[in-house]
Amino acid sequence: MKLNEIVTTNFSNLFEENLLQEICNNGILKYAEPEKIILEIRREIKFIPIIVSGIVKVVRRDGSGNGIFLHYLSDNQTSAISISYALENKKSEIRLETQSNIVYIAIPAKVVNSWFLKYSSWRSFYFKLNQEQTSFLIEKINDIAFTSLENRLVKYLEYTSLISDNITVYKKHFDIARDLKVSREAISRILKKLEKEEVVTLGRNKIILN
Amino acid sequence: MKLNEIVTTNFSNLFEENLLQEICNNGILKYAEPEKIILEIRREIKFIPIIVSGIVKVVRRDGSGNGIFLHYLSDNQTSAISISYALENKKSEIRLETQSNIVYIAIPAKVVNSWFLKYSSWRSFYFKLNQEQTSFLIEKINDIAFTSLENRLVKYLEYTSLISDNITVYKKHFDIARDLKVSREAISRILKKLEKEEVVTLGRNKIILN
DNA sequence: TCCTATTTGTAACTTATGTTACATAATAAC
DNA sequence: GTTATTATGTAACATAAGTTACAAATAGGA
Repeated sequence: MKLNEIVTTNFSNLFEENLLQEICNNGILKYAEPEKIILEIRREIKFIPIIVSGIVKVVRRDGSGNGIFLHYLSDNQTSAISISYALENKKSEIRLETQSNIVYIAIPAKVVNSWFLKYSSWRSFYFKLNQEQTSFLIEKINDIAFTSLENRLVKYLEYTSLISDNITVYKKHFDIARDLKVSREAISRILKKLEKEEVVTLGRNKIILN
Repeated sequence: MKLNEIVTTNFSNLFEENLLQEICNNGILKYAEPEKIILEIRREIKFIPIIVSGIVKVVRRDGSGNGIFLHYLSDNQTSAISISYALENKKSEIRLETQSNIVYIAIPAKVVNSWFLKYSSWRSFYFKLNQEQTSFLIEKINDIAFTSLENRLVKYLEYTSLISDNITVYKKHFDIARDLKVSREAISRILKKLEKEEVVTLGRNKIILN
């Protein structure tokens, strides 16, 4: 599919006519396989990716390779956090990492910045995502500070299942442990407990939610 | 001091003329003592407070009285998080709690929302605060997930000292424990260790940074 | 089919922090 | 000045998660 077809199909009821035109004129249609990094931490934010299809993971990663999963982006979304940083010419403090095969439109950050003045549909789009993603960050703080690892794990599995529209979560214990920033053994321990309680069914590289 | 004097003195080099006028016309000058709540969680955000002087704590608080400190607001700032929520008609997920005597201007949320269209100085002001405060949230997640309680405590003391412009932090162990969402004993233990290492000097209701 | 690498299971032990339970010290109230 | 209240110090023990160290199970490649 061509960029202008995609823009028409996906974004007509989201953006005003002139903005659709600008997306076509300035956007580059891109594809990525799973586990590719499309925006890296500590890098200048040169373009803003608008997701057409697929799932992107938003991750906080520190200097020593530690990372923690923040939230997902999916169809017709973008990272409001990245835009907030781009507007202020700040380097990224998050990583955007593909979770599935994805299609996205890359738009130069400067162009995106100019849209705030010109398009009310863009402002609405951004403000909605910004509020949702701020809410995710606050909820994440809440979860890490207040809730048990077991609860966090269940929530993570349910969220991942929901976003990928599949009751089977195709992940290995190690990857989950990294996303939640705990040890692999802790995840295996709790999953085994959840299996005994018949909350999940375990397989190699997969967890089925009952 | 009258509202229009304060607006002129504090905000002339921040906002354009017409916006200053709107602040005078729509704002209500308010005062609050320490430990007053000026915006509560799960409440509709009817007004946005712009801080004239003093320190406000931004806190995440869950249903069962648990709370965790997010960041401070001080002179000429407001909560970008609250504005983001107000724009979307969402109830507050944070509490704004005065830390000192404060003076602030309360502006109806509807009026603030209308400023995004009209005033570029307002958009700049908001986007800057939004990026900073998003950064605080991400940093908070980082700290809780990756760093030791000792580091978090030292950082908290340094940040509080900086914001209040005083090397003595007037807080009791219990309050610090609540802000960091840990037990009072853990704070006492670590403070004692820091005192032995001559990082701090301890007193009743106060901690002096060496 | 066998071999190898990857993933998962588990146990023993360590560590950080929470919990309970007081003692002591500092301040405020009378 | 005495008493009550609040804040801090500390110890003993509980618990959750980390760490180390393998064993067992599964999948993939030769």
